[in-house]
Amino acid sequence: MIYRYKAEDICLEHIFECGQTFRWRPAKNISGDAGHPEVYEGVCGGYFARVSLNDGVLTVDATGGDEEFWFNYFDLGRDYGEVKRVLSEKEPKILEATKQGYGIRILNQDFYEMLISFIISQNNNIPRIRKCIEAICEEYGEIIPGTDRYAFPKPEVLAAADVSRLAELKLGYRCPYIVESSKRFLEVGLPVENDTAALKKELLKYHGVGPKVADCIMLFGLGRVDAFPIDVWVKRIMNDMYGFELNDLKGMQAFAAEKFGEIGGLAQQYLFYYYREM
DNA sequence: GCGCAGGGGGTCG
DNA sequence: CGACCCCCTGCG
Repeated sequence: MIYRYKAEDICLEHIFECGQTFRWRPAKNISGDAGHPEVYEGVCGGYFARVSLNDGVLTVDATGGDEEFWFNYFDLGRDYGEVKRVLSEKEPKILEATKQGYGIRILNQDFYEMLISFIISQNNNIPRIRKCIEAICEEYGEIIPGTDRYAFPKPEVLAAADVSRLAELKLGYRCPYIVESSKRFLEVGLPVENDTAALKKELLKYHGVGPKVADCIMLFGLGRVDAFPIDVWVKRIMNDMYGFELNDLKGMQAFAAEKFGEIGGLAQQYLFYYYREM
């Protein structure tokens, strides 16, 4: 099915390359406006999709989902112009970052997929994260009919996976985390906590999920835009921009909450993307 | 060319 | 606070 949406403040390259998702890539031999690849192909949960942007119209050609699903996935209900205004008002220094990261949007992704993906991301680099995730999908996910891509594996499958077979996918010490966390997810289901701090505490119970990964799961898998993931890049940013000691996680977290409030996660994405490009 | 640190969107014990 | 699986990079 094909779905079309009128959209502002959207750039596919910035959305798919800012590190929030790992299964999208530019379609070969198709280039769009302003030198940006404006056609991407990827897998979201169990759906394959080809996505393009032309004259402010987002086109999603997908094997599943519906109009509302993709509207929500691309966070089209949020006014990012307003987000940028608010952020720049709170912190003028961020204006440059919002220009550079023009069109970034926080994707509303599947909780379990984010749980496993960001467990894999720990102490790892983006190209290898992508490889690991593709490998686990090919090995444990179902092929999507009419494509050469595989759905993200179901929790039941990974919960029952043999650790030694998982290890063949070069997931390293993360293998037991993946199996244990899948089991736990099957037991406890989606978290229900309303309060962000309580929610984070709950996520930290997953083996292999620490503060940074928990924040990513909340931001990308639970729509909590107040979550502010602090990774090595954000540490450098906070050090560089505000003089925080590199190990002063608490100070940074408190500062972000104070400075960016309810939309800290959006500020984080702009800053992260901005600094990674330099 | 090749071997070896060093480090990567951290977490655990 | 050190170790950790694995991969890639830079340096001698």
